[in-house]
Amino acid sequence: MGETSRSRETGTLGKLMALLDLVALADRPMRFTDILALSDQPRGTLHRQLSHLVEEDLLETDREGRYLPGIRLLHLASRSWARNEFRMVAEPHLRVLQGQTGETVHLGVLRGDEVIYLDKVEGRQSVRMYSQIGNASPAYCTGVGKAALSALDDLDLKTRLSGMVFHPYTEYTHRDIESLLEDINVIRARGHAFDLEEHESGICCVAAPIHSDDGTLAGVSVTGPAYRVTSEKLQEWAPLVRGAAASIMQDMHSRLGPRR
Amino acid sequence: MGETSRSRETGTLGKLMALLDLVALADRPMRFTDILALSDQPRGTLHRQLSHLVEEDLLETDREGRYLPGIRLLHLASRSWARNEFRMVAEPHLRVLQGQTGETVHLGVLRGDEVIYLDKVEGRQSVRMYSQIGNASPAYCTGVGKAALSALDDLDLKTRLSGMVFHPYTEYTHRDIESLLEDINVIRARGHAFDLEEHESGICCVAAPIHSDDGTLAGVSVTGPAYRVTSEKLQEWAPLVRGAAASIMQDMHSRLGPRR
DNA sequence: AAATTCGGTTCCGAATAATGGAACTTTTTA
DNA sequence: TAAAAAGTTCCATTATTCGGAACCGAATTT
Repeated sequence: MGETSRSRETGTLGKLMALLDLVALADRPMRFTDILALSDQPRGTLHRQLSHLVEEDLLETDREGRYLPGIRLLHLASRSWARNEFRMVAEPHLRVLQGQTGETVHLGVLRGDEVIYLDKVEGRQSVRMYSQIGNASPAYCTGVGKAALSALDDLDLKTRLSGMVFHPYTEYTHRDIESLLEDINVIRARGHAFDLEEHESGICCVAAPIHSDDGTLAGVSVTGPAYRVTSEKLQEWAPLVRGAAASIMQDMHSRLGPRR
Repeated sequence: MGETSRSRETGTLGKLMALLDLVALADRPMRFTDILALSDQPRGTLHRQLSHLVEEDLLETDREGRYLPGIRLLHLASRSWARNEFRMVAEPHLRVLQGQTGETVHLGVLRGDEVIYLDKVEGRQSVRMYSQIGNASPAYCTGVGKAALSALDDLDLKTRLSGMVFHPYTEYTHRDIESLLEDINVIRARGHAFDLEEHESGICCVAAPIHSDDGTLAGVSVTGPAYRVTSEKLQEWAPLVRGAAASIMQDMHSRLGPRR
């Protein structure tokens, strides 16, 4: 008892990071009062906390005094991305998969009930190649997310998704956990997941789970517009996607195992 | 006196962020003892600090207990990058400049004595398009850096660069602040900066300063291999680079000014 | 096999930093 | 010009961090 759901506050840092999330992940600069309304801190406390985040360059203020994400975040992330071992191991396989299918290939890892995209390979390098990298999407309505979830057993799954809100993005989005669990069961049996316009209208994908032996849950997917990426195509690609996932897992294993 | 150089510690957050820098910006996973040697914290303290960073997903541990950057950094950074107003305003101009010159175009902002790259446009999308974004380089030996520095007066400049170590990357790298200041004077008079293999052998560039009216110092540059990007080419491109910088500043101004 | 070192973790009184209510200043609105 | 709202500073109280020392387990040495 006592612990309401999953609200561990890691002391000072936890509070500051929650505040950083609030401001940095918002989609526009926020004024002090906006933040005050959303955080439940007293004025004095909030003011000092924001000052500290600005002092550390995790937030910045524009000339109107509004708060927005600081450049230090970008710096920290770039190194971590560039040297991410999982991403490096997976990359060549993503390229192969892209070549085989001609469509966009994603690599995403599960974090809580969300998927965070670690890499993306597109055929024709379109306008903003990296637009997706680092983005978070709900696990329950994305191919990569459902694939990753399928590697958990029902108990873990329910724990992880407790409190999840099933937002109806499209008419095909899962409405509740029962519906999702049914889907997951099929995915487990079959070895790959489909996303048929569940997150975004007109976008379909096929994905396979990756579970690294350090406990990381992730997935690879091939994604494209529904008019081009038909059910038949997705079926046809499923073995390729599963193959890519298998290769990535094997490379991870042989790369990390021996060094032990 | 008292304040040794510029070592403000923002209480708890400052210490934790210094530690995060140490671990996340390292180029390999670090064991507890490695970190202990580099940070000057007592064992107990360090252990708790690392635990907090891991708890908050700013760091992770691999199966050997070594510490490495966490995925939350990537998530925070992606939103901040995607919504960065300066970058959005600059982007079309970077593309134009890329088209005009055929070489790689960079956008970087000054942070302390370093430049952090905010965007990059390449002609032929080479292997890792985004490899550079978020990376930091010393200001004194990069085109973008020197251009940005040239917008400061000598006093600010000396303050900012006090304590700077002039690492000799190549035989052309500035060795001391006097040499740099001479160069900066020329840059100020001329309106653009050259980097003739000062940071990396075989790489040259021409850059122009950008100063937003919110005090941000930044720069645009066109960069390429010395064998292709000759002095004549750089001379020829200088007006184009200055033009791009001017357009970016104007767009920033007209975008932000009216809203005031 | 026993002893020792090494790498990492836990504990708890003392030291330090964060908290938050209230007073104060500046800016905006009426 | 007054009044309200927004933002900032102060400081006694409270909570958190600090850090030395003890502890644990695994690997290494004797």
